[in-house]
Amino acid sequence: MEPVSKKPKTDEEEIVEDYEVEEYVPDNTLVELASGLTRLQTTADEGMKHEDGPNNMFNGKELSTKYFDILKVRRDLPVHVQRQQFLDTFHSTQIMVFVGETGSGKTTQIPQFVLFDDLPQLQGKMVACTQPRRVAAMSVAKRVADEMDVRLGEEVGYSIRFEDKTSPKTLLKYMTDGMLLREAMHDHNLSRYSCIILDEAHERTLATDILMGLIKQVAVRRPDLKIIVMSATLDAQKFQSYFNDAPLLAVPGRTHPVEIYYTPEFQRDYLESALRTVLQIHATEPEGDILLFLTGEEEIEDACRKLKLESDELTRESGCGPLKAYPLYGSLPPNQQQKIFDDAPPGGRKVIVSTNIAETSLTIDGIVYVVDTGFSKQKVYNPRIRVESLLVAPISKASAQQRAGRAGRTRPGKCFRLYTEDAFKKELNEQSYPEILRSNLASTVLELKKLGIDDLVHFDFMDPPAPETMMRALEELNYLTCLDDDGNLTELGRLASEFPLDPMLAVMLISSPDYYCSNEILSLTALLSVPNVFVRPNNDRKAADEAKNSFAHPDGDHLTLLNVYHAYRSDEAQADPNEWCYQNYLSLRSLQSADNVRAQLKRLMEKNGLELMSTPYEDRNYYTNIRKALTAGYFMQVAKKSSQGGKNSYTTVKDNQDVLIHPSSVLGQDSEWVIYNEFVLTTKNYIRTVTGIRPEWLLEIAPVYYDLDTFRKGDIKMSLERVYKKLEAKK
DNA sequence: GAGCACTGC
Repeated sequence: MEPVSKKPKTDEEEIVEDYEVEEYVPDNTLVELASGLTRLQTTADEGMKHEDGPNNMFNGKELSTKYFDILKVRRDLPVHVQRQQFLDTFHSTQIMVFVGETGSGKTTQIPQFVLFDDLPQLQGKMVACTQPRRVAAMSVAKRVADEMDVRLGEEVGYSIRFEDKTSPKTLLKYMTDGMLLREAMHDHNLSRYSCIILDEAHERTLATDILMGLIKQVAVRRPDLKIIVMSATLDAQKFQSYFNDAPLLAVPGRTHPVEIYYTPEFQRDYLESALRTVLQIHATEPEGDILLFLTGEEEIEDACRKLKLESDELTRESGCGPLKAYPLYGSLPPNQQQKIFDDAPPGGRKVIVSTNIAETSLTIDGIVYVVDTGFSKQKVYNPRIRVESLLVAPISKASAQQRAGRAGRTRPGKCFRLYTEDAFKKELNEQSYPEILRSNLASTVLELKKLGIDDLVHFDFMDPPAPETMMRALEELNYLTCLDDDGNLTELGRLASEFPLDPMLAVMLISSPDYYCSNEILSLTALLSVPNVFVRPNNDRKAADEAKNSFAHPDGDHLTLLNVYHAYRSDEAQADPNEWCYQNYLSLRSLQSADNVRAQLKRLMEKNGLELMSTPYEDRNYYTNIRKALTAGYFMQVAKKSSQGGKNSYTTVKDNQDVLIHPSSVLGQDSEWVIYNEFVLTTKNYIRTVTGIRPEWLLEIAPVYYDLDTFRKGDIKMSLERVYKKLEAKK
């Protein structure tokens, strides 16, 4: 392997390198095929004529029969009618907003309309179309490759976190919004693209929001760049005015009407009301499946049990057909998720009891009735105590509309809202709060800095986050020395931004070679970036806990996780990972995804000249070194045992919150000082994934943060003072 | 002695 330079290129060097305009020499055949077309001045008729063949304008090959079959269907889509109108608007402006309802064909057709007009094959450029989710990017790319009669990965490709299915031939690239953001960090002008289409912008993911702010700036620097912001809702005005009154084009969708029913009065117990409604639909409405929206796993499993009992009784008593209930939520194993697509029992129907996952991520055909409780779990961030938590909260009008729409995909349907019409009109927000207003922004701020945005205070966010949230993020990054005191990116910060990780995790990983344990920290970082690896089935808790205890390390949960990973990588486990995970109450899915993440992080470490090494296992410092490296990233998340309260009572350092160690922790011995991976606010204040550390490490590793003058008088300050004195005496 | 809505790099 080639030696890698430790010093990364500066931003300036990278931009210059990527923005150098080379003379592009297009393929002769392709030039001929596009003859007669003037770039960015074509008409719908010209585009259609070239679409009609006989040769494919983008690869020169003869078009297939299958292509023409699909073309017929495409020309029947609602967007097709407005192709000329689209081109007129596209030509008239640099940035446009496009509103296409579900079923309009916007995600598949608009990028193709652009290709026939923008002719990127003659420019050596690409058209990008972003999606919030990986599956969408993949499946749409596949569909469009078929429509264009090209091989997926050639002229049409996709790019997502663990897979880049593109080639030098690629002209149209579907990608996740996060992926485009990553690219922008190395190419601030997005110079590989002639047109960028932000699809599903109304979902307002963190990445979409940052991209919108960035693209608004890039548009000024690159007058040649075309931008289309696509959204599904009628919330388009906000996008228009944000993009300097960009012109708007709206295309109707193709869905079936859905009748909305409200309850006459407020429902005190939405769960009870939901079950009653489902059973009533089953007893009285014509055939068609039901989709019920609830908030979380436990509630859903509980509802499914109750529905089974009650519907069996209904079948016995009144002779209506069977009702089969299927739970649906994200952490459900894939084979069980798949079951929702099973046919309804003969003579009966199925009801799918789901979280928000069925609102956007998963589409189920055959749903005719939707029961909407009006609630979902939502992430909220409290910058004062720096805690993200999940709360059950009322949904927005936009969400309610989206849920109702799920009933009208195959034929006319009905939606039963378990709240009053008055509540809908007066109490629900128009839109859900965008993610950027509900998150810890440490990662985001680091990304923005890396994107070359120095003045964050004046950065033009569509919805600016609370100043306190920004301050917290800047402060955290400063303590991590990712930003200097003037808020500029440091060498460490530049390196940290290369990793798709929270800054604390990134710093821990980057520091790990200093503690001779980068291999182990690499594994641990991956494990901390995936969903919980421990499985604890409700009816099997005792056995699951015993299995977990067999991996336990007395110094805490991080080392326990590492034990799990090492056992999982052993020959014994790899012989039959499925069975091994089942026997040990571990999630194979999580462990496999940790493997993927680990491989990606390893590549990034090698690319950035970070050495991979281990302390020999026999060395008595093997575990100590790992715990020190943990401290290097997590010195801001430390708690000390309280003098009062139970054995699990701790107080967080600096902000003096009373917390309990989460009952899932294996931390055996009484550790006076612990670092924790997360603070969870549920019935009580818990710290979860906890490891014991030595207080002197804190003073050595993070002297600025542990400047005792900044500490409040009390037990913690006194203890640290004693530790300081001891350290001084040793010197 | 508890609980993980959903995405994404």
